[in-house]
Amino acid sequence: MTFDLQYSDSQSNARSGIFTTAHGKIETPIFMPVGTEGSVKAVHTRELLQDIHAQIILGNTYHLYLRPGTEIIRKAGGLHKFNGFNRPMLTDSGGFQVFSLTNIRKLNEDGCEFRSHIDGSKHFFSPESVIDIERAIGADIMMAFDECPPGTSDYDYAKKSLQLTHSWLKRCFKHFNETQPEYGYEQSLFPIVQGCVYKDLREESAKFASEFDADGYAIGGLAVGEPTEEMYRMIEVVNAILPKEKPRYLMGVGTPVNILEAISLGVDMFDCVMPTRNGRNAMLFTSQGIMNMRNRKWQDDFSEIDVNGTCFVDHQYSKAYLHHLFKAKELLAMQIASIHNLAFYLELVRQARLHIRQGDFTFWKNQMVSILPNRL
RNA sequence: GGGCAGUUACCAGAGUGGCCAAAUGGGGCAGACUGUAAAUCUGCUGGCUUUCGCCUUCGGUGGUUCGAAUCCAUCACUGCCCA
Repeated sequence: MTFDLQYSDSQSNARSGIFTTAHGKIETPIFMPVGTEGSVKAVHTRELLQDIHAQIILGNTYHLYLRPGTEIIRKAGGLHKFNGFNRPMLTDSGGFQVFSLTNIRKLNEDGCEFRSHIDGSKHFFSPESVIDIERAIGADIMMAFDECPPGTSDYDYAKKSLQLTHSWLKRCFKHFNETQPEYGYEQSLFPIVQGCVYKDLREESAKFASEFDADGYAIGGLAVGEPTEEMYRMIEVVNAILPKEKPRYLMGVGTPVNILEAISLGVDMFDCVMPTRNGRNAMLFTSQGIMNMRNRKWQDDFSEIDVNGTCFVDHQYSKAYLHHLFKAKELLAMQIASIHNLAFYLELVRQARLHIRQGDFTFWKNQMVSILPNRL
């Protein structure tokens, strides 16, 4: 896989390029909708492609391993064939679940023993087994198995955790290099930089990750409880070290403002559950601010959902109608909100690419950040 | 005409002498959500007040009692059964 870096902003570290995978090209900066269980919740593939203009989506190793299980995905011929999304895909390793399912797992040097959140059964993930599963899923981009410590971790824990992540990273690459893709097309493995909010740990981790000749590098362990300013500081620290000519993926981030600021700091790829989860919970991201569609004030507002929206749902439906659908718990509400939010995110990064190419990214970004409410 | 059961906050529905402004659901109002254990979770939901507290409320009226949603009488209404 190749990354063709085409434009750089003169007033910031923002850049724009094209990442080429076996399933097609990805224009960066890009936002990747999250499809944990092999499905972007409430959204059809056709909508992903035609309405949202998704270029790549995520799947999750932990979730797909538990259900439907590796063998079913193998029988299907990989996740692309299974879910019908014939575009680039990326699988998270399950490292985040090691963090979010903290009460049902045990960590040791070898790997992570955990209980299924579905039926309580015991399982074990090692760097090697995770690579095997990601091979079976067949994502274009595989993520290394890491530990994602909470943003509030103290230095000692962060340091210890980082050693574990680095040791696992080495084993991930070793096993990756010793195994072949199962479906005949090339897969990439991205290392994940950790180190919490500690500059020296982040630097150490970025250097360690850079030692591996990877197609791209990820920054993990951010937006997990630490102050936003700390997050930006860590991105800056890490990006100063990561290879310039490879894409950088900021995992799990974030709000529209987070994304714009991180692009400005040189990040190329993003994923976040916010547009879909918050959408399902009635929150819309729009150029006019955030709207909680359950709020009474929308009940008789018959204007279109987002007058500046780029997606057909924005003009097809009124705010009052969407309000009604949410109050009535109609499934269509979640579909409309998810499609809208994802389209908003994808349009945001499309604009970012455009302005990077035009050379006025920083001006545009600052303007957007001042328009968007702080919470965005 | 007779018998029985019932009437509680926006709705349903607990509560049958003080710990009751009154359980629990639902509804309503708001908030949260950052590599998805999330179509989830949290708070509020009689009035006034920052808190303490005060006031009004369990079908109506009148009683009993230190004290009543709770006991008694009576009226009204609802449901079921017998004629």
